[in-house]
Amino acid sequence: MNELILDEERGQLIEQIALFNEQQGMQPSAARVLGLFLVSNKDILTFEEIKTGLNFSKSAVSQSLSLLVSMRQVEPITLPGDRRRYFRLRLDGWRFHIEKAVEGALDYSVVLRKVMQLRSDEDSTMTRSLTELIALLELLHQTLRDTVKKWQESH
Amino acid sequence: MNELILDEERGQLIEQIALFNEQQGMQPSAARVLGLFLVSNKDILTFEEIKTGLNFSKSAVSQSLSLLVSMRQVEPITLPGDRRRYFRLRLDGWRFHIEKAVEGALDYSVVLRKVMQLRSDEDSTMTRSLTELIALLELLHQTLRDTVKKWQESH
DNA sequence: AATGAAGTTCAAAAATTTTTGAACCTCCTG
DNA sequence: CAGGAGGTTCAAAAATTTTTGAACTTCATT
Repeated sequence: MNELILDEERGQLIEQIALFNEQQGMQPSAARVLGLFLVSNKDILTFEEIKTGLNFSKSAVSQSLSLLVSMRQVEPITLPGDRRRYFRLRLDGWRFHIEKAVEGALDYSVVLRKVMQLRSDEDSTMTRSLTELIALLELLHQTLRDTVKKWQESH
Repeated sequence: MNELILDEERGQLIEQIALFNEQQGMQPSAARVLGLFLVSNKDILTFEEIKTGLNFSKSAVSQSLSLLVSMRQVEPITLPGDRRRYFRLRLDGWRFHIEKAVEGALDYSVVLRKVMQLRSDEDSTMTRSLTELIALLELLHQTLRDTVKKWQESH
């Protein structure tokens, strides 16, 4: 079992990755676990390696992993004859994640449609801007859907 | 000066709009101010109307408005001979907002490239998945750029 | 130049989110 | 079946974020 390498450079990169994912709403410790998976020299990590590598408490590791697994960002692996749980990053989970974000744009356009109905009596600049914004959101949504779909087919 | 209407329906819609924007990282009270602008029957609101309408403290209104103005989501208007400040929603600010989000995708791909370099020695499944993910992020980024640009030209 | 309207600022309070630690569970092994 | 490895759970502590309130600013009016 070779050692987990975590030099200065990797440490900083984990922070950059974490920052990014935190801004997307991920919890700080889960974001760092994700970073560790990305920068580490190993594809598969144990609970213990994550705990030690990031200097987290047992429960922080446990909760972060649960979250990441539920988000389909990490996949748990059990080997027969070994009670420990191993974990692997699922980079394909991103597809799912991106799709959810894409749907989000549509959800907001639905809310904005409700706003439009409420203001339907007026013929203000605002009503016109709203119509445009909804159209843009729907266009972006459709474009992204198409792009992801096409990409998926070609892979 | 006609009254600000805020019935049950509008109240709920504000919450939906706020929820959405909070998930995008906006502060709760600023998200509600944004909602009020959207659902209210008036295009231009005063400080006082926002304070009363949402039942916020002076400072909450002041800080929310500062934030929204700095985000280009709201535009302050000063009328000569009137010390009060009026505010109007800037729906065009969305374009800017969307563009920033689009750039975000690219930023992450840059971080992932660094990860690639660190792992460049290996020829694991992960390295291959990473290459693919980076390509997807860049494709999405480019697609969004093009879509927004085209849309802007046609409006 | 004193008073008041219309805010702004910022330190402290309140609310929320995150992390920890202790207790608990559940297999495996001697 | 006692003991330990390998976790999970959850209430409380810690950290962070958000909101408030009191003090302050600035302009306009009397």
